Amino acid sequence: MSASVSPSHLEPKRARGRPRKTEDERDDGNRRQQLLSAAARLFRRNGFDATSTRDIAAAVGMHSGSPFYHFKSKDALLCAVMQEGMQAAIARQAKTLRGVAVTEPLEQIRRLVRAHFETLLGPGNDFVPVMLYEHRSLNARQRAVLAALQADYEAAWTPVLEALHASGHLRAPVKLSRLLILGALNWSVQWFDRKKGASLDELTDAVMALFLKEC
Amino acid sequence: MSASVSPSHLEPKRARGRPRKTEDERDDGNRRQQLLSAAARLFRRNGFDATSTRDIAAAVGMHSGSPFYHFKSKDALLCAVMQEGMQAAIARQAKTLRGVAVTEPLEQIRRLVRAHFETLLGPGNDFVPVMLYEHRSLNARQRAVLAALQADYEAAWTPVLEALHASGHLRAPVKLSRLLILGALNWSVQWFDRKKGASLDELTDAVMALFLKEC
DNA sequence: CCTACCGATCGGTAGG
DNA sequence: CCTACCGATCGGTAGG
Repeated sequence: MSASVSPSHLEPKRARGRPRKTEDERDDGNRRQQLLSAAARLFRRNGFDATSTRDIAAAVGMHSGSPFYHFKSKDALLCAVMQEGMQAAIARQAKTLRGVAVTEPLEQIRRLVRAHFETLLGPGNDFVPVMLYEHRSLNARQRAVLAALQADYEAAWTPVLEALHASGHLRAPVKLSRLLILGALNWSVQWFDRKKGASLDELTDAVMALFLKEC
Repeated sequence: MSASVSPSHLEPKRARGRPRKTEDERDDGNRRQQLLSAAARLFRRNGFDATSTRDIAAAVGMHSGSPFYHFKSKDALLCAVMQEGMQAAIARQAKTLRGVAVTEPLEQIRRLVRAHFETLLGPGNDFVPVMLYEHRSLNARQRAVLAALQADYEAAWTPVLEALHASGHLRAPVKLSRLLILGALNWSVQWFDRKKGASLDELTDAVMALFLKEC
């Protein structure tokens, strides 16, 4: 692996990016991770079809063919982005529920909602939004993989909603409630602006006030 | 305009489509309308980027260059699809509210929700879903046009939600409530299956039960 | 991970 | 609205 001179047209991009190879960092899975992050950001901003593998390569200072050394196809890269997003979301969800008693479904739902907003709207969290809005670009096999992860994620909501339904805090059918509530949250990707408007906490409060009955 | 023989590879498509030119129908704005409908259906099913102008042409029995006789660019066709969708949605909304007293905000919101579902999920109503999910593919000028129509559409919800807030049926802030409720409805495009599950009326009931407090 | 390249597709156009 | 076509871009690959 020689210290090849990088092409001049990539310099400016590199300049405001991270340094490369200057410190003797091992680029083991590092370059792969950089590709994933750049792809997530570009897929979210411009869409999967409107993002070329060349764009992604340039964003991490690679040449056009090099992403295919790490991923066997553009599809596979998209799928990897989504998987990483869902795994992080599932981990965040499990963590936020840890130590909350089943007897406190109101606290559970609040934490689920807050964690979901963090997953969708937190800084640098582009992976799950890509999953939500580029689902169509996967093939059947990839969809099955993601559907399983999504089912895992949503499964955590059902017992909480059932408890809320039993206690009278929720009147609508549980299954439709889950679909409608998650829809309301997912749609926030379209309108939420981190730089103005409500904070994620205020958003969470609004969701609680909107969906749950006092009793 | 001679009776040109149609290329053989298009015959099967034509055979199970509508007849053409057999009856002496004037093709005035008719062909244009066919292009709009076909484009809406294909954009919704496969996405804007994944649909070629050749696909759209073939769907109405035209040749590859012919859509550009009716629309000056693929963008313009997309924009026209969205405009048609929003105009129909605004008209449906105005019609469903006609004759309902302002003193009955519960009946108003029920009708708004039901009409919105019809616009999103009714058979053949592909225009607004395209508007919701292909917004990114418009240029700035086109976005402004659509944003104005969308503002018109959403404006009808605000006084109703304010009345519901005043009467205690709605606890969350009106602006966030509107965003969250419309999000919940818009997301139904992702999961609703006309052939199974709830009907639009049952969906509407669930929305009412989920978002509104009795008092 | 770079170099050099290929085959395919696509939006769009001139000219009728 | 068809015919014939162009320039550009894109995913992907061989070979190092």
